[in-house]
Amino acid sequence: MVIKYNLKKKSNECMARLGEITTPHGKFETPVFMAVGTQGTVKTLVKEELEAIGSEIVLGNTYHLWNQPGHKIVEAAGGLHKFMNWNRSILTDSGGFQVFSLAKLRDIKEDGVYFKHHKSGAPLFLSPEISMEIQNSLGSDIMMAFDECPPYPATYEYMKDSVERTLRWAKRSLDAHKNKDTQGLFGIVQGGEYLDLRKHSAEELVKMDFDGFSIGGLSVGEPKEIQNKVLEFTTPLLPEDKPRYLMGVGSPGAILDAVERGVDMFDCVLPTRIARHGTAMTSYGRVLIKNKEFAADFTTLDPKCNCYTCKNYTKSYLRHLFKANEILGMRLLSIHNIQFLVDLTSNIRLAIKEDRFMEYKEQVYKEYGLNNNDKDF
RNA sequence: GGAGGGGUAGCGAAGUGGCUAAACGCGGUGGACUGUAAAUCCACUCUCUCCGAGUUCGGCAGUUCGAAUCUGCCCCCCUCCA
Repeated sequence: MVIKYNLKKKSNECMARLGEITTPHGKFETPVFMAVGTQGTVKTLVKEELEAIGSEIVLGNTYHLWNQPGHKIVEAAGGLHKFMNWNRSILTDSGGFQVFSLAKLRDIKEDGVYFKHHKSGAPLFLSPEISMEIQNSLGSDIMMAFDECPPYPATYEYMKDSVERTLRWAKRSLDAHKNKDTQGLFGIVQGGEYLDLRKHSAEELVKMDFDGFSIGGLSVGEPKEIQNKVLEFTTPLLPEDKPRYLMGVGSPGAILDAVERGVDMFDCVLPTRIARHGTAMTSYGRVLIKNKEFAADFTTLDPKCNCYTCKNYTKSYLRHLFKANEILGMRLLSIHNIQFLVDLTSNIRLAIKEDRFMEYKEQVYKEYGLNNNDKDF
């Protein structure tokens, strides 16, 4: 296995686990948060900033890099690591999420997915084989099997067909993967809210030779109760000696709930997107920095944070940058928000190590104000 | 002094008899965002006791069933000619 998972400790309070993943580009502890760099860039940040934050692994995206600049260009550049000047680990999503996010622009068939390009309208065809070819060219450390991320809600009948097809695509992905010595491949459990379908999906995937398993099709609009129910049902079906990755999840509450249920890896556009839109995640909840109340607030964004932004700038200045539409505001909040989640997972790991994860979770829930509403879950 | 153009909500700017509390943009205020079609999107932005009602389109006086829109006078701004 190219991707090694070392289970260092199992919580004695819950299903949480402390582990360590080794990829061809490095080693990091789990639970881990991975920032998303869809187009070969974690938007607005340079690698030194990501390194300073402590990001050990970032995402890239098959669909988008395939379209622009083209995977052959990236391959000619020496692979995605060299192309984007990132020497640490990279995980690439397969394009499966675009089956969801670009739903109006595609048609799912057995052989693959027919897209209309989101800008030009040009016809595009993505299949397990093509996704693997692209990801092999990109050279990511962890590749994802090509799947369908189905919507919520979806009927049982729809979900059953989708799960079966995604399982066939998983097999095809595995068969098409050419760089098994240098790149790992994760399978993706689907099934929506239907536990028997989740069980079937997980059991069939586990029979295949994947480096790790992810849980997909969550955070697509379902209530937190369903997300948690699916997670606590699914993780026990996955092998203990391989990493478990909950795709697309990155709000503090959801991360804590998922760690409690045995998840090791997370990725999410939330911290970087809301940063660009003027919202910060802080130890005391979400802060909408554009709000008038911060106009003359010369205190730091989060007194508990040691990120570059919090060490150097005030809320008043950050608000000014956003009101003046200055790009630095987006950068500073992106740095802060990624730091917040990287620190959150770091604190989670320490808490697991010290057998006080549940206590830590309750503390964050309380301070973040998560008990009052579902929004930040 | 003469000729012409213009004064519309915080700003810019449509509208030139009823469907107009008045398009649109900016600004302002609040909100959303979860494997990135996102520096995006949504709501509100004359006043009120906000269901509904009341005052508006430089000012005043008219015409009209009805005026931001037509008429008269006045005030102010811009361009050109003296």
